[in-house]
Amino acid sequence: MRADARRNRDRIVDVARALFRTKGFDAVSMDEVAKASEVGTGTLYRHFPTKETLYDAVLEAWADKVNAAVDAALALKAPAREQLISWLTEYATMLTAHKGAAARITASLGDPGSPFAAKCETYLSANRRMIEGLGPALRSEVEPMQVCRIVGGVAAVADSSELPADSVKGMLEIVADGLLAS
Amino acid sequence: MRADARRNRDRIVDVARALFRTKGFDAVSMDEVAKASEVGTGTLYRHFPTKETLYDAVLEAWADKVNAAVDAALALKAPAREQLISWLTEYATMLTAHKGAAARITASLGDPGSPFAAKCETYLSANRRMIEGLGPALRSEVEPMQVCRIVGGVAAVADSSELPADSVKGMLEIVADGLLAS
DNA sequence: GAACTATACGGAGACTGTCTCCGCTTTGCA
DNA sequence: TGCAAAGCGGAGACAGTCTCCGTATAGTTC
Repeated sequence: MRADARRNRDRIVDVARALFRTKGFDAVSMDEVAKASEVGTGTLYRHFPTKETLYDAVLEAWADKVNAAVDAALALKAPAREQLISWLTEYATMLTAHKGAAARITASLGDPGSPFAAKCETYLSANRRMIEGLGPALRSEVEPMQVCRIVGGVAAVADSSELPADSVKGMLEIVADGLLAS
Repeated sequence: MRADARRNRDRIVDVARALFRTKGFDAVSMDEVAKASEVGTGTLYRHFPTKETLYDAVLEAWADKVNAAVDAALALKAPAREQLISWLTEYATMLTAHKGAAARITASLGDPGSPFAAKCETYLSANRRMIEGLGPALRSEVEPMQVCRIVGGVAAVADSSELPADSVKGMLEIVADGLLAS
């Protein structure tokens, strides 16, 4: 990639990240990103063929954070229920960091063609590790995909209704209790 | 209302219902509804100022179905868990009857200005009746709004990912177990 | 049944968004 | 320094939602 292209690409991602974080995915137009990045829309679209691929680039660094959250939860000196709630809360928080992200990412679970496929894989394996880590404390037939979807659904609702954290917590406790062996 | 207006309005709702059901909310444009209803877009928009108010009119008859589903679930000669799962399944099924509905309706829970406010109220009171009907079988602090949101979230995910029924059932069982007293 | 007015109709087009096309510019290598 | 190849930018195609306003009609009144 040519140096000017590299510079533009990096600047676009930085600008887009700031815009998405403050205004949410839907409320930011591609024209706006182009203008704020001081490039033409053609340039923007050559780097990122769709708005979603741009979003995917913006979320690049998440994988590390996700894995760190799993480690932190499993390292907690606390009952399985606390560990699980800690992880679910962290997971939901990360999903709702950008307005509009939760629904989009969760909707593309299981779609290998989605631009978020890599993110989904990260979440799936994080949940798989969590399930293995908690072992028999969980009911036997829990699937990583199920956890991704249920928590993704809760996060999407929390996001779209702008629910306060403790309201989300209440819902995640219900989900956690449903996941634990009875 | 003038007779011609009444006729047009009724025809628009019928046509829109058929279109929404087969193609889903997002995939149907207002122009398409106008054309298929054989009215101008101006006429369509005078009857229904936004696409969502049109959708609300299309969903008119749902309240009765929702209440019937609660009655049916409570009348089941079965353990509380079965009754609860029966209701949650029915609820999620109704929400996903039109593609795109679940996310929209669930997102407007708690927003009195939404065109779906009446629908939300119906769902809330249905869940309230269910919670009262099941009584001490449920954990003590369950709120109707929580149930609406969690199940709405699961339904929205199921809808957007076009999940098979048994996959949804697995998730609803987890939710149900989380709602039941342990 | 003719005249009249409130009501309703319809479609052109304003506006906003995503994304494409293509002539011009710049980079980096020989 | 010259010259492809790579990159740039913005006009505009296209698709939505929704508004405006001139025209038509229902239904009432005499």
